[in-house]
Amino acid sequence: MTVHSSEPGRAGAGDKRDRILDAAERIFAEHGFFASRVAEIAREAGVADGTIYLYFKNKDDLLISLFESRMERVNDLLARTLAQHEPVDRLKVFIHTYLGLVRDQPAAAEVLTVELRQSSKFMKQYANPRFGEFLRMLAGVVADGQAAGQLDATIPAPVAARMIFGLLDEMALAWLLSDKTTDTSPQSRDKKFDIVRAADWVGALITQGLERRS
Amino acid sequence: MTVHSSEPGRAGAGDKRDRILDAAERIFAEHGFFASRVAEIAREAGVADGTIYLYFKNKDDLLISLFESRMERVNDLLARTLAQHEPVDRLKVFIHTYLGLVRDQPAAAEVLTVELRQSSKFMKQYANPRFGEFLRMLAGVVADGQAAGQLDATIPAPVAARMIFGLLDEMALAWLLSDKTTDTSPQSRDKKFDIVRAADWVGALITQGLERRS
Amino acid sequence: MTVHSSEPGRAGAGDKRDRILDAAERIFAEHGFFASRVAEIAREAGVADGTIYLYFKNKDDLLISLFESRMERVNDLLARTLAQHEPVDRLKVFIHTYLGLVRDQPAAAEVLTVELRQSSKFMKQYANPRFGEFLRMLAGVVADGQAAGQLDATIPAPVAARMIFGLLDEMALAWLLSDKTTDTSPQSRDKKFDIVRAADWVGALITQGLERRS
Amino acid sequence: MTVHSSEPGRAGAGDKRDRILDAAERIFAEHGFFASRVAEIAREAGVADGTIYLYFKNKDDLLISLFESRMERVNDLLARTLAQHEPVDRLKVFIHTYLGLVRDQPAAAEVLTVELRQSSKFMKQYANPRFGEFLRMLAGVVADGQAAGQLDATIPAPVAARMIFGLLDEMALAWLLSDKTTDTSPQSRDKKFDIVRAADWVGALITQGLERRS
DNA sequence: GATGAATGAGGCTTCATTCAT
DNA sequence: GATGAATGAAGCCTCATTCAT
Repeated sequence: MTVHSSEPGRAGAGDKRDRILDAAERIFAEHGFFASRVAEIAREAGVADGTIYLYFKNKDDLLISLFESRMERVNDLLARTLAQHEPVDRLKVFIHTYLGLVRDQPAAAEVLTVELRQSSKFMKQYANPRFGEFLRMLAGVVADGQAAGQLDATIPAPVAARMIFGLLDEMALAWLLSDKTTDTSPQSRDKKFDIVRAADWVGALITQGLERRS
Repeated sequence: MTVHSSEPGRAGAGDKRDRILDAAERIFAEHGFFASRVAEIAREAGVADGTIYLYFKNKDDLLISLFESRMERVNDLLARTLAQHEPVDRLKVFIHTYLGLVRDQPAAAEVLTVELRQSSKFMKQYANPRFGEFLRMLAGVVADGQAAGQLDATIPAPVAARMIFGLLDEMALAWLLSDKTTDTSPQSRDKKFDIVRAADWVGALITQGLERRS
Repeated sequence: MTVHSSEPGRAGAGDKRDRILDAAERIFAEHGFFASRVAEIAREAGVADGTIYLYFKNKDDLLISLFESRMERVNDLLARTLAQHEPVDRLKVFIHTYLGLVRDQPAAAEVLTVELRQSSKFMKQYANPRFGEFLRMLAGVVADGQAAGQLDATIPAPVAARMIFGLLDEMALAWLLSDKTTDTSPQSRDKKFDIVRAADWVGALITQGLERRS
Repeated sequence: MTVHSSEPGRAGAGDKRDRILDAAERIFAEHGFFASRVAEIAREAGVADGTIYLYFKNKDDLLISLFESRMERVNDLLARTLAQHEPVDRLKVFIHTYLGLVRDQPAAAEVLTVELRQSSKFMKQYANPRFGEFLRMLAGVVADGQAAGQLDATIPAPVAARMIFGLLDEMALAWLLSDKTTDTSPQSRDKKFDIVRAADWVGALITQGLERRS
């Protein structure tokens, strides 16, 4: 806001790119990719329409870059958090961390959860390496548990990772859509269900299943 | 299928509406809703552009109607199939039936899986009652199992249903995207993984969890 | 309503043509020519869309035929009424008769007044002979008065006729637009001004002008 | 007129808006509002189709804006001209000025005269304040004459104003339609009648009426 | 004659992208 | 680098008209 765009220095440039990404995150989250207008993102970012094309090749590239940026954050946080816990706890930690991210950064979650899917259509060519990284990290946690004998090895770890992601993703989506308000203030946090409790349920289902243990 | 389109009578009307829905299913599955052109759907259906608007209010209505039609099919098949099995088997049957549908009707699955999500954006107002029905049916299966003492009751049945759907949905998506070809002939069935085996894994995860049982 | 369309006899045909014209009058008056839909006229007339094309070449022809029909009524009534009065009274009678028609048949007046003008655009080629007849009748009344020495002959009768028509037309338009309700029941006649009194004013202006006579 | 379009500065913006209005005036005058194509206006104005929507909300807004612009010109000229004449002459001056405008700016007159009427249909909601201003100015001239004892006060000034406008409008219309050529060069001015002489006739009718004065 | 489902040309409008300043 | 006015391709949808029944 108070930064003079005419100021010298390279902070301005990275600044502007980030501001555009932040704006895109909010706009995409609110309207979806296709219903979002480049002009609106520009306005939200406080830059001219054309400026966006100085930092991104086109609208698609803006979405892809946003994915990469946010997935990188997610992966970084997960990697750092997992490293601070014992292998035996890592599956639970993964789940809690992921759903905590959803709660704390709903706009980012909306983009990753909702748009990733629709975009998988027009982005089949785009490999989406960060998401692969995410899945490999999760599969790694499972595989480690299997190797340690803690987890059953019947289900291949990559398949289990995929299933767990589906589960997390659906809970995230249900939570995101359960509240119509875009208000993110604390008092409006009382959405229809508590995603933290949901994390425990997710953990319970994944580790023990639904079947009653004698 | 067995209706002769040259038959006299008003079967023609339903016929044409169905042809348009079938065409929309294929086109939406191939390109996604937004990238699909009404004109292309008309061409695929073998009708004039304007004809579509005799049966559907607009492009959005076409998508919504397609959802309702296909979800209705899914719900009908599930309801019929569940009725033919003992309560104790119904969760497994549900899973197998659903993933079997995905395998046999990939275009419908693509629309339901991929587009449902993106559209949840512009269809938040649209209640999507068939999907609610689907979730309630699944929750009913879980609740019955809990009531019978077969399943643990820690997780509320509706939440469990949601998680199971997420799991199924993700497996469906992974399977659908794992094969670039739209070819559905038998020899191209050898996609990257076998969705029937996946059904067993899904069932295993849901019932027993990942944790190793002594 | 109670006429069976399958009844033999030629009354049915003329009947249907008239019903279509009546419907067109109402719809054109309500929405204007361009904003009126052929399908709506058909519905209002209680016939199928295609039926209109059995009686009229196209939408334009429907408007032109409507003009001719209504102008013929107007001309007939004027001719009959004028014949019943002395030449010296005919100018006043003409004015009163015309504005009385406007009051009693507002839908017809709306079409003649409003649509005639806009249509003069796309109907320059269409000679509009009935309107010429109307003007000649009015010019005849003026010319007779001039010949009898009752009226001043400075202004050529055809020009005077045109001016008088403009005056009448504007009063008709002002009256028509002054009441938003389409209600034509007696008690709703109290529009913003009384067109009968206006007729007297019109007569006064035309015969004596605005200038104060000593 | 004298503005160089190649001049730098933001004169370009107003310039372009005016060019679009001028083009719309010509096209609407030639084909009428409904038969006019936005694309043709754009071509006539030498801009892209989309450019029109930078200055006007839609086609309707273009027509309304055109009205306001031209009526403003008319009102301005009338106000300025009336101010330069004695009250006793103002009615005649008004008439001459108005019909002179019609002769000098036939396209504008065509739009105001022909389209105003048809548009009264779809613009009943649009208050059309400039036209009200015009009528009030004319009514003021009449009222002043009445107050000065020059004009008879039997007819309320607003009604008289309306009648006078009807008269002027009809003369304008007759003159405009009397010449099929769109050519406005001096030598094609010899239309079927001379509108300046008509102005005298209009003045005569309005002030003295048709009745012969002894 | 009557029907009304079907047609398909064509218009208004949007919006990603460019480029002169 | 930054701007934002301008572009123009392209899509959704309407609706007058036709024609098989």
